Amino acid sequence: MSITVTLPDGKPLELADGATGADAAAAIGAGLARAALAVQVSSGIGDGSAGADGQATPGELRDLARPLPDGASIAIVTNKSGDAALSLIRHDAAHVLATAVLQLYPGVKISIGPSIENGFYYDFEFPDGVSISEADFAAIEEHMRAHIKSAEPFERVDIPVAEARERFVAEAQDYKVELIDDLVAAADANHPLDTVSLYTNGPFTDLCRGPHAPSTASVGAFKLQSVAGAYWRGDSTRTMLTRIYGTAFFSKQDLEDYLERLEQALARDHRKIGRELGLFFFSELSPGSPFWTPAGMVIWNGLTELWRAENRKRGYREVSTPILYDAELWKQSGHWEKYRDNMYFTEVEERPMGLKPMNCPAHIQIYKEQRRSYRELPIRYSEAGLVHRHEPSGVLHGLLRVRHITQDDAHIFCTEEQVQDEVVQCLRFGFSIYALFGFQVRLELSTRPDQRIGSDELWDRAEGALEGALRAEGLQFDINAGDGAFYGPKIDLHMTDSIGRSWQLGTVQLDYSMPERFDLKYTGADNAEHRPVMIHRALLGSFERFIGILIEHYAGELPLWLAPVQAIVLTVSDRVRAYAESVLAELTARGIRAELDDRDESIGRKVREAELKKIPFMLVVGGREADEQTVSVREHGAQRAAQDGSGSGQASDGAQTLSLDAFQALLEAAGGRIPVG
RNA sequence: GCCGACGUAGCUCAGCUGGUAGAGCACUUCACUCGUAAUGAAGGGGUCCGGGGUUCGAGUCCCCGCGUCGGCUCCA
Repeated sequence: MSITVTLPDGKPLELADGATGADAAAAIGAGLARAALAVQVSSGIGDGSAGADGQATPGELRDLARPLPDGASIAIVTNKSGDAALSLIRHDAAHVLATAVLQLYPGVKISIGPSIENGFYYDFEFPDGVSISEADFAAIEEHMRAHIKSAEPFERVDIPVAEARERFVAEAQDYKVELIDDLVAAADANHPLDTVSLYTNGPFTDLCRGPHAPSTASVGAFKLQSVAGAYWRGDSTRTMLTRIYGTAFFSKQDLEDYLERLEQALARDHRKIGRELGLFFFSELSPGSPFWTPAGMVIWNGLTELWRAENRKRGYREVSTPILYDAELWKQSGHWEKYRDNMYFTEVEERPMGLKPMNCPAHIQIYKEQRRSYRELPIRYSEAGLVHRHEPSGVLHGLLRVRHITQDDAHIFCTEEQVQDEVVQCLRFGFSIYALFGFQVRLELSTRPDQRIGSDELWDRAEGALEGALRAEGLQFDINAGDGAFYGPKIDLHMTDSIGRSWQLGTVQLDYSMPERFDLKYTGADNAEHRPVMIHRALLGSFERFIGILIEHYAGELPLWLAPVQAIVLTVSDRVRAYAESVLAELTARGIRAELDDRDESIGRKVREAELKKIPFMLVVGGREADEQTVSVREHGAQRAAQDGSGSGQASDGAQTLSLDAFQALLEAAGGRIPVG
């Protein structure tokens, strides 16, 4: 008896019946056999063991020690196999972590420990009175290293469910028992659960679907990174477990490279850059609400100008509305019912009032101020609307998660027939803005949540309209079921920041409910009253968050048109101070944001400080420039210049001598003006 | 909100097992008058997050609160 499998190059390989992945690797070559970690089985008949549902799914990773199904296509996975291989050893590392923790902290309860993007974690419940911190990592890592060094094989056994359950009950591993019970509950007649798989390495046995590398030795280099609380099964009503995060790589070099990248990402952190460049800061006196400095306001105003011009171009009309309202308004809108916990309330002369967390009810007031005809629609109102939301203290994060939020908000009131067109226009509008900054955007369609207002028929129509708009544009999108706003479904526009976190920028939300709640109407061509549809739309999301994202995206080196200071005049000595002042005045008169550094410091120091402040242009003026009425222009990021002393047109490497006219032309060619077209 | 860590000069941080607070940068002044990433010297500057407690004595130990950071939940 023999079986035949197909190798990645299409060649068949004949093996003895019952041959394993390891046998296949050995048949191909001794080197491959040594390097093999697992085997990818692409099709064929399952081996009947638990966990698999009869058929191997395409690309399923399996232990080397398991028999191969006849007729399968296989690929031996080694440390050259990329992400799949990395994720395999990170899962191995999670088991090694649990092994060490169980040894060091008897009585600990284990739960789950998967590999994740960039690493792995394991969640534990430590015995009462025991808590661990990063200070304990050294001891844990030392134990982990010992287990890796002794190359403990990962041994799989498939045992009857009842036997496994008994085992974990005996060990008081409650979470494992719960997992088994849930697996049983999820099984049905078509997919009965007879056995579960356990993996053992050294002293540690875990309920685990696998696969694993042949032994712990495959974990080449690892590091524990942080400890955090995490709810069991992500449910905030259940126990808070202790999660230990770590990462693992095949080589020490890879690990070091990764840690180096993490550090570089930290250098882009908008909170750090914001402080260093003096753009904004936070105070304990108003948590979650940024204070903007004059420099930061240049960025803010630049964006606002762009936003205003682009909105006007697209038929939006700007409005401005109050921030404090009678609580009755929030009852009518549904915010009181669904969103109260996130709102700020106060009393004004015994009258309950609330700060707006959204602008929609305010814009509705403007709509309602007059009778509306179908001829007016669509009506598009925009507002840089200041809203306040009580974000829980634990989620505040610099500018990216604040309580004081200035949305680039807009509401479109239109007929049902106009909805799709309007949504499409909103999306295109968003893409054109993002294109200015080179953002990669991901779209998400969020559908009806549990907590919602409005009938199912309304939701059907609204969800259908949004999906229709996405399909009409041929756009790719993910569906995020149940994540819509309480009044309607939405299309969210997300981007990923420099350290891999995903942030929502814009949102386009469809709303049939508010118009009903507020009894909005328009008179149709038939002279009858009709209900308009509302579209809520933000593209930057909020000015706060967007600026935070921009800072990280550009690592503080903002596009020239947003740079708080575009050029700084640096004096070589105080003998040219008068000339430098005239240069500054002339630059300012030309609408260039310029500053002057005429301190009694060396030119080297002034250049260094201007470089650290990431000022795009440094204009050095000394005796030569004063005589010739020029400036020596050095661009930010220029190579460290060598002395030259030639005194010719090129003052030194990386700098060129220009008239102010020529400098202005250079600056404008480099994008010094707001890109409104 | 939940778990954990952290909170010392404007910034970055040191301060051992409790004995009355320190460095670098920044700031001020003086000298230097300088050519593209740090000139030198001197000086000023601290409710050690806030409030309780233990102690002869608390930046240091304990409790409570606030804030920040990393996660979890949440982000309507």
